[in-house]
Amino acid sequence: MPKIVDHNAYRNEIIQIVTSLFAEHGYAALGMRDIAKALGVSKGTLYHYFPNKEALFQAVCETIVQLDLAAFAAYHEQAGATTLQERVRTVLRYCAEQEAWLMQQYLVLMEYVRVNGPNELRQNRIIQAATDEYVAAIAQYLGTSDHTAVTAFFVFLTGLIFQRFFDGGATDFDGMAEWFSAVLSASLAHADPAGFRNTS
Amino acid sequence: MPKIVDHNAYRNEIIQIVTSLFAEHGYAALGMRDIAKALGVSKGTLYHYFPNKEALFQAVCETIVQLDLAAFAAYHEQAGATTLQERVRTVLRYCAEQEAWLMQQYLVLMEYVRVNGPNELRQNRIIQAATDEYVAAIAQYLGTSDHTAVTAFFVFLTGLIFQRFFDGGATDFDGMAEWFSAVLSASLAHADPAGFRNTS
Amino acid sequence: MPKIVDHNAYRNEIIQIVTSLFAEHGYAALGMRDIAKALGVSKGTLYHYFPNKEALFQAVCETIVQLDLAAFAAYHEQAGATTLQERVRTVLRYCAEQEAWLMQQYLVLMEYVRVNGPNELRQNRIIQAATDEYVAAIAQYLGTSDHTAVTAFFVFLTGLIFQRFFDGGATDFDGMAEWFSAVLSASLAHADPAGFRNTS
Amino acid sequence: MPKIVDHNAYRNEIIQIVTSLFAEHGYAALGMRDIAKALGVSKGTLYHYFPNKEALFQAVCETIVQLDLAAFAAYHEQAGATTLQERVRTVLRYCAEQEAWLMQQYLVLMEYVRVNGPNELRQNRIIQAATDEYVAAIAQYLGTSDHTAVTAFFVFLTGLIFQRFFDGGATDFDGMAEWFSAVLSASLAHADPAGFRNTS
DNA sequence: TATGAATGAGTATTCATTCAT
DNA sequence: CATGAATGAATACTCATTCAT
Repeated sequence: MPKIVDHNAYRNEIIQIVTSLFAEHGYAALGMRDIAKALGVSKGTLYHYFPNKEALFQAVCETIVQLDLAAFAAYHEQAGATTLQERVRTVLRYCAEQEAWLMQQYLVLMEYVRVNGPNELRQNRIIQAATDEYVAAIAQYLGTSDHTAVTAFFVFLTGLIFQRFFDGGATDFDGMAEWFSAVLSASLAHADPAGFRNTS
Repeated sequence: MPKIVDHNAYRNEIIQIVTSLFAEHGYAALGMRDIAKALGVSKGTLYHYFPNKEALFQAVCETIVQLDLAAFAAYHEQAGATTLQERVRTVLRYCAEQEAWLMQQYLVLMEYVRVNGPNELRQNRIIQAATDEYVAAIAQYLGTSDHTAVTAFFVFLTGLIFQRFFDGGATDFDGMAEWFSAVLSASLAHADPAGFRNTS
Repeated sequence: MPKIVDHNAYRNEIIQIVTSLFAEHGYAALGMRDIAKALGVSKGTLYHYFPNKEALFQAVCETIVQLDLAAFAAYHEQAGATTLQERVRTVLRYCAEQEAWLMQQYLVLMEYVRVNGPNELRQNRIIQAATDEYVAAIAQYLGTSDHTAVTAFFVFLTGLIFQRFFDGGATDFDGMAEWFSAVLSASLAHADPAGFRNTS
Repeated sequence: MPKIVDHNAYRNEIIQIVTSLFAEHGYAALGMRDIAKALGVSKGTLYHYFPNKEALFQAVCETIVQLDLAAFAAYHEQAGATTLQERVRTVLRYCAEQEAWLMQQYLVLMEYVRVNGPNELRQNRIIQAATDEYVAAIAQYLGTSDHTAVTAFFVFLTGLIFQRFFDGGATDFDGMAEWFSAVLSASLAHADPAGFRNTS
């Protein structure tokens, strides 16, 4: 019998902690040495659970997606919106509240891409799968099957977060949200005239 | 061996060349040694014109914006679109064609952020000013004063480029463009019923 | 999970398996982790049977000699050559066929030297004894008591294998064998005019 | 003007010193850190002159060959042997005297091979070229064009050095030399009946 | 007896920057 | 002004070994 340690449980514990470390320091600036120190273990131990930095990062990425989806589910459950308009606004409000955290994730992701080369990312299905999951979650919540519109919604949200990051928050989130909410609702109503079917 | 004795002129020449180098290789992957070699100069000489890598990088960032605005102006001048719909499509087509290059710039920008820390970015007006200039250029070209709609357009373009970067091009640019083009035109027509005034 | 409870028996089983592993990968490139994995055992278990990597390696070295002598005996028994010339050729053919394997052993041996330092080798009778056994085996097979000639034969074989290792096989084995076979036969015939006595 | 340092001269100086370091400690046990320390410079400086450990080692290898050839030339010049027999003996005596040094070289070489994998060696022409040079030098000195015999001579010398290394010097060098000298002379005389032409 | 978690010193290599010439 | 030699701290990763369970 080995030392009594649930390998998988500890792995997850590491991921939990390291997630915030990456968010705070980014990919390149956070060395394996630093990570180990923050975890209170040796480098060797860290490598015992993850074969290399990249694997650790990817595990973190996968976790983040699940965390985000769960957080969104919890949020909209509590919000209890019923009409399409309200639900669109709920999504927007969620993003507004999570903005800083979402941006952090984007930042780390971008850095990872630059460090490891974009090509490896392209072959990496994780991020594409994550995007699909996000879009699907929104589509289900909005109760529409208009994939283009929902993707456009997601794209707009992404763009808005970046925009506000770049201009230091000068762009008014609510104004943009209002505008997009209106055109999106109009578009969905037009494409889906039978009305809004709650499928959640 | 710089042919140009004028300090400032040579500085600019360096910036011109290094801009494309950073765009291609990113910040971290491009060493001062590589830059010097590409310039046909010794590292020491490079340090005579820029005190450190960061200063060089910032000079490059400032240059990029001007290059882009000029490129867009040249593009739409040649396109010669007259109706609002056409001009919206011209902008979209421009982005589609420039997509890779635009993404490269975004990547460089993101690295700039990681290098300097997000805080300094907030205080740094360069990027905010750049965004304003981009939005203004589009507004002028479209001949509308609906700032919100134009900003939304810009935001959507930004988001679309990132989206396609992350999913490896899986999202269909033309489909998204079509969709957004429609809602934007409708929105602008509604907000600006008097029609479209070419103010360029 | 060793099936065999007898400590010594299991030790030998390990040696058997690990011998081929060292031959294939060499000393430095083969980690205790790899060995344990190949044995289907944990590292801890491995350390129960051998106090350290070096002890395991030495045990392997001792085994190799016995394997070789047995292999040669089996080979020449099957070959059934009767004249001196034929037997010289049989030895040469054996070496040609076993070349890769013999070279692997030499490599392992060399690493043994590096590991223990050449000085310890000098004091270590194992290898010297092994050489004696090899020479004696050949002498007996050739049926001659000309120790010098047989040692020279052995020396030549050793040199030839190394030579071909270093030059990537450029040196022609058969050509060399032919040449040496001729001079050796001549030498033996001259030194031992009474002829060739099969003493095996 | 850079710091006044003759790059090539210093490179050679490094090679000189490092040659003996490799001979003493072997390839793997001698770290770049140790080398730098022995040279009295920083690791960075070392990498300024050699891109990696392997390049440094190869440079050392190439140098060794030249040193050896020169040493042999100096030796036989001084020896002034004129007959074939005498020259064969001169070569043998040279090897006897250089034995320890030659063995050291072989040891380092073998280790390098194990560390970097034999495949890379195979593709590496340096060692094969070195062997050719050695054989050619001997052939020229002996004044014979019998490539097989000279190669056999070389092979025998290699084997003898290894043999004596393995058995701790138990094998009598002079006895072996005598024996081989006789058969070689006989072989050469037979193959080259016109006699021995001094071509040195 | 058997396990595998933990260690930490060790490896080659990189790179922005300084400075003597 | 220009050079490139020199630096040294930093990086990801390896591995024989120990030991609590």
